Amino acid sequence: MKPANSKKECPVKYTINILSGKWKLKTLWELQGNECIRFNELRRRIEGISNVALKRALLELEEDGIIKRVQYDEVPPKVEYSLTEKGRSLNSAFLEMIKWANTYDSNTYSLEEILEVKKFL
Amino acid sequence: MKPANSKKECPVKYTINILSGKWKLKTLWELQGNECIRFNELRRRIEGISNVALKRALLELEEDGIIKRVQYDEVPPKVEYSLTEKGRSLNSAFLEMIKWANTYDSNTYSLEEILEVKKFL
DNA sequence: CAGGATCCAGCCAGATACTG
DNA sequence: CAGTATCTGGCTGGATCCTG
Repeated sequence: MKPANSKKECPVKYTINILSGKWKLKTLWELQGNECIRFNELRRRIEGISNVALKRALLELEEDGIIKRVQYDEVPPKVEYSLTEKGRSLNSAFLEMIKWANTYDSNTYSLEEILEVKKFL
Repeated sequence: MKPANSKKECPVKYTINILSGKWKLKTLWELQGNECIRFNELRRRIEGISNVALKRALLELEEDGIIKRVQYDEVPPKVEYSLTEKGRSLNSAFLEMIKWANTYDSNTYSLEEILEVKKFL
């Protein structure tokens, strides 16, 4: 899931590498709708994820510059995650992927659902 | 790499699932430029791939309806692989991914390289 | 030529327990 | 609250040998 340092083999790979991984997209998806969000809140929203898995996903996304982590030195600890400009700029790619999926995926999405998604894009 | 049967969690996931895997994109990439291509020819073009790995990639892409496998009953055996309409229609999504990667990837692609790629899209 | 059959290593991801 | 540390099983992907 790490190596976004693809060696010019195929430019699409850079994008795929960053987005591949069990929880990456779900995490990104939750961040799309919100300005910023705290660790446990994110954890609650992503059904079935463990703290370890969430931390791993967030760390990799942060290393790839997709999300931003802001830590407040308070007790109890407080950390907020949000999308970077780079993260937000994935939108046009997302839209194309959604359109493609919507054409071919057997369990398709209703028009309302697509529009619901687009709201955040 | 299999489950393209994402459960409406996130429509982007359907696309990512299909394209994820060590050799999927490279294989797809080779198929983009050619009408159809035989197994060993493909194997020769994709540096470092084994017959097992190639077969796996091709099988999964075929199961997902991205490529078409045509077997001629001859001796010696002859099998040709090509993109389906579904496979070709991934192009617009590819283009967006390339544009995004080109903006942010540190080892960027020259304009000529992008155009070279676009030729096939 | 185009794979099939095995076997095997590594790492990916989950579960659990613990902490500043 | 927001993690870290550790153990573990399973699956992905590779190597090798074999065949219609």
